[in-house]
Amino acid sequence: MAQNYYAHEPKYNVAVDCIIFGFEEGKLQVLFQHRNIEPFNGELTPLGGFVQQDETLEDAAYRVLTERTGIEKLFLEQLEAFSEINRDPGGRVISVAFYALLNKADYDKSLMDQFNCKWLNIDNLPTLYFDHMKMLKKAVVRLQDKITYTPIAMKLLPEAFTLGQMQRLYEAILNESLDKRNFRKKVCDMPYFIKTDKIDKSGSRRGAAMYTFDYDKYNEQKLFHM
Amino acid sequence: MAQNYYAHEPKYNVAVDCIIFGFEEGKLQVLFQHRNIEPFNGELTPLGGFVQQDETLEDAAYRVLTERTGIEKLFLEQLEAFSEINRDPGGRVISVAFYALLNKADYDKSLMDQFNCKWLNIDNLPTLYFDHMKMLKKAVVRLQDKITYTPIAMKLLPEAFTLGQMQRLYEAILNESLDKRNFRKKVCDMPYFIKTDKIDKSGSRRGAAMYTFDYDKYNEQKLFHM
DNA sequence: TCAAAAGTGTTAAGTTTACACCCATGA
DNA sequence: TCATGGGTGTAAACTTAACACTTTTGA
Repeated sequence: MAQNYYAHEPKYNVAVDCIIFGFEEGKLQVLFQHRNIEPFNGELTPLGGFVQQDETLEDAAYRVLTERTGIEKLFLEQLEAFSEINRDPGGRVISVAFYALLNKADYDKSLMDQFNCKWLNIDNLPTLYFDHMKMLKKAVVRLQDKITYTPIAMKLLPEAFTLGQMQRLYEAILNESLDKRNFRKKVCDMPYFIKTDKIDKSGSRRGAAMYTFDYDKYNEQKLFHM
Repeated sequence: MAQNYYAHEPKYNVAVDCIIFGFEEGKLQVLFQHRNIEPFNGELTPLGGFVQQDETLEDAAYRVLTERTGIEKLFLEQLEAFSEINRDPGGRVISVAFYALLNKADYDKSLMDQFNCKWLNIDNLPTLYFDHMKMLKKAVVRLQDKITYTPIAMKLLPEAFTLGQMQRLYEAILNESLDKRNFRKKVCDMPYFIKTDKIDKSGSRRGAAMYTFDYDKYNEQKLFHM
């Protein structure tokens, strides 16, 4: 930077906090880690960290996520900046919240211990500190909204999935039960869901057809509605 | 603050930029000011400023708006944080974009000259600097979305308005024409729009009935759909 | 008297919802 | 053979979209 015209203006620590969603055994889950700095050392928090000089906010969020999950390809989106003056008793920090979706099959479990991370079901959360509960609620609402008009929920599933898995995922996120026939009709009416000849026998004796989502075709038209 | 645990982490200038919408003569407008600092001194930018020590982001946005428009009651909502490393050639600044809606009838025109401010029609904008065009586009999309399921557009109108004015406002924001009978049916079917006995003769010889929006009733149920 | 905006209903098309039984299989 | 999840169609209710003429009045 040749010069800085704003040297007299105040400066702040800036952090990112990432609400990371996963899905397993019919439950929507969120990834937490035990904090390793004061204050609240040892308590559970969403994955976060301070933004470094050479990083955008998105870079920082992506770095935090990949270094602690091993996943390089995931959905990551900004939620909102949180700036209450005393939101962090450890010092003034402006934190930008993100949410991310990842397929737990890709998740590197060995990093979990190394970074003291832990998946928790969304319906059974502990006390959260700072404004982390606000961030989490905002993330859930955004996710509930967004899965109805974009296919981001598929990021929480393996590449091939059954319609039953997909319906249980939507039910877990929306926190309501859906009609099986109407659900399948809507899905199959969209040209992006491709039935493969693979059969998943893990969930039932009969076995269920596995589908994939055709992102190329989706990107041409982007007509999605659930 | 008793102590600061994060003293070794990097710090940044943090700013707010406000995309302020107004509506007049059937046109959606945005408020700009001539920048009074380097770089780009004199060029048009959205209203913005640096976040001060005793302020949240929302406080800063609200301060910038009220000091330069004279309006104290307006709709203000966070859009997104922008953090590209070289987004501002004057120094590294992380900027949080907001958008706001105001009724131009309440706007203090004398402040306009004092702060070098200027309303421009959305369909006739000049070159914008930094990432201000991105912010503006984001604001427009958010506004287009949000007026279909909340009554925020009414913040752009005087307290009493005609259905014609309201339709022209929706058309200006959505950038498409709407069917008059369907529009009026939807509006009048909602119990929040109250027909007054005032007649606005300014827009036609015949005169049009003026309506108000009942926010109390809306806050009880919040069922709004356009 | 006419130009200009206000005001007003109906019908067809499309979408959403509700609902119940048979199928295939492994244990 | 039976328990379990997979798979399938239709009709009613509701919502959305398309469409044209009469009214009022000031200039």
